[in-house]
Amino acid sequence: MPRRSSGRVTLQHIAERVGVTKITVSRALREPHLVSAALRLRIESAIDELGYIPNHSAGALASGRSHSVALLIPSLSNAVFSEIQRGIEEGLGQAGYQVLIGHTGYSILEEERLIDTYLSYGVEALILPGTRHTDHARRLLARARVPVVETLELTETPLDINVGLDQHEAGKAMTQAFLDRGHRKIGFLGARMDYRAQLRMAGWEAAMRQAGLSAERCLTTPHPSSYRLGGEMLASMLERWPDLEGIFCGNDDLAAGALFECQRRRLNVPDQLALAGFNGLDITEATAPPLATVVTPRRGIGDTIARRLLARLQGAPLQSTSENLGFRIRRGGSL
Amino acid sequence: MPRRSSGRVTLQHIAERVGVTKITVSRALREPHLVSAALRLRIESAIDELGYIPNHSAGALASGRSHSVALLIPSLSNAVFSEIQRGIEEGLGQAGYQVLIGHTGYSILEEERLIDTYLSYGVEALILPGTRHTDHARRLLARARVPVVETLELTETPLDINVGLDQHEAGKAMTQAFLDRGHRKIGFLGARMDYRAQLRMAGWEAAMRQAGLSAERCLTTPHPSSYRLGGEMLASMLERWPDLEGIFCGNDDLAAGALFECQRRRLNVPDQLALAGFNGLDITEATAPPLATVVTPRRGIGDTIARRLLARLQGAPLQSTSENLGFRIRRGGSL
DNA sequence: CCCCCGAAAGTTACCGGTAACACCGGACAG
DNA sequence: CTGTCCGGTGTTACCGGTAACTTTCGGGGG
Repeated sequence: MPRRSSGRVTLQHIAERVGVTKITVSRALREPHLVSAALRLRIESAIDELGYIPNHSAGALASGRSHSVALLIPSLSNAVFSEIQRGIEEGLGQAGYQVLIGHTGYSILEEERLIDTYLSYGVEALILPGTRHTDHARRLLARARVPVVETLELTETPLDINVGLDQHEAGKAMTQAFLDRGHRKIGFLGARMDYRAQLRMAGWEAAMRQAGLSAERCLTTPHPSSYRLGGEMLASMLERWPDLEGIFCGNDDLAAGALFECQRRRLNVPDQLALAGFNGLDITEATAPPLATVVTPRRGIGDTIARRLLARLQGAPLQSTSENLGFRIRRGGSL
Repeated sequence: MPRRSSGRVTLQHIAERVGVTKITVSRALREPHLVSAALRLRIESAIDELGYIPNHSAGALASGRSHSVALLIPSLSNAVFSEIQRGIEEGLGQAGYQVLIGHTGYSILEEERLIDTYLSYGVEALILPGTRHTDHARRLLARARVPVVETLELTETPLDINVGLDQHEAGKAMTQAFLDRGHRKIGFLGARMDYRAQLRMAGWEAAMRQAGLSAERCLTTPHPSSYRLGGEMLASMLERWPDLEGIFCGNDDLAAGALFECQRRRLNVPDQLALAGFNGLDITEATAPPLATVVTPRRGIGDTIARRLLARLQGAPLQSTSENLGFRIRRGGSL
């Protein structure tokens, strides 16, 4: 007599119905070639007559394998991550892994909490946004002996697999594009200011310094970026530095918002003010004029992560490496 | 001697270290008030010395409770869902539930697959986008005897909890707003054309018919919507129906894309062409002019789902009900 | 005709927790 | 002084699968 009459159909029920033991049913599901064809058919029909649904917890506990992987992303509302994710899910999904998604809200403390949660779910790998983690998170990861992917930015000291692009270099390159067009008074507008945003800004600053120009025209906020914020911050910047010739925005949302504000003010872009964003989201090609931006290889990042992670999961040895997938500057019409 | 030397720290290890049995350690974690304070402290320090991470599968298997809930959303890149999700995660997270996210890609077949997957994970509730499901999915849900939330649109025959808004009514109301402004040749532009998009379009059609006007100026595509697509489709529509006075777009992305195309063509919005979107995303307030839109109560939907689901999880009886959270028309400046 | 082999199915133990109940000793009421 | 209650801890069995090894049986080679 069961302690809790869960009502749920188990392997045992199927086994009784068919007249075999449960291990045979288990085999029929996982290694069909080890079960005779006739029996397999009877098992299959019993399974869908009774409506059997496997118990993932029991399987994971017994086998030590969860067939799942955790993917942490900073924010669900940021379109940047959804493309990376698509590549990861397709690649890992085909290999039989379930991808569990968590979002950190750009906080490494929350990341730490999620790492703990997902390790207790027994995930077989973790994919983390960024290369900065709390000490405790690093300890957890080290003890777990599980493949780890750090993505988006690059580091010289990866925990394991690192796939991304050089955000600092990208910031410099876009700034150089402004310089090449003859602009000199180039500002930087940033929101959220997570580590990657800081790297981009540092790239802008470095390029300006190298060109012997002032890097003072800079406005940032810790608030999450949005279209509206882009417009509001552009207004502040123009008030403070009316001589601005161009503004490099830390991401496409801000750039688009800034562009809309220029339209409201009847400020011609790029003649009176040049603008650029970062990431190469769909909107940059749709606005009038199209926005200059740094096109990041998001889909490629996702695919690469899936490929390299699968290799590790199938036994390739740990050998900390960084893979730089680069970026491309697109001039659009706003620069 | 363990079969697999997993190396992982278990309750047993903690128990040995402290000199008690594992059930006491388990209690110290789940029901601390049942364990004496002194012992509790020793257990806690052993836990973080040894770096114990609970095994969720084992706990779920033994207790029959997974403390997790599945949330299926159509698309991760659609900002509409991220706000709903935030409300759900906050509400359920506080109550100790982990929210597992899956995306269906707007396909009820994929939804069916995910329902199966998450039921095997033992989720204690499912939150589904929409009210249409495959027959097999309905059977799975019925057998699972788990609370189910259907959201976004409304139905007269909810499986269990239904929270959303009347998409058809909203489509009609926005069309009426066009009519109130004196427009007569009002077109509809739609993409993806999932069930909700169809309902909105049907609302437009109904309102036009009721006003004795033609509902022929309609262009739709099964492709996913995007800013670019909005622009391209606007171009097609203007070519086909040069007399258009206004266009109701099935969502904000399309409307924004259409607006950008108007800017490129130096078509004044709203004087030469009125535009409206659907959902009330951030971008509608940022463009020049701001876009008319149907503001949907996304955050409220998320909060309501969390509240009502918690009630059910804490024992409230099943009583199929629909909750209509309404909508609001915002005229913006494009209408 | 015997032996060995391999395919097909079964036995046993175990994964790492938790439920339910038993146990123990001291405080306190009668 | 004894019975009862209760806080604190232990015992036992079990959740629903899977690993590893064993058994059974039919057929082909020597």
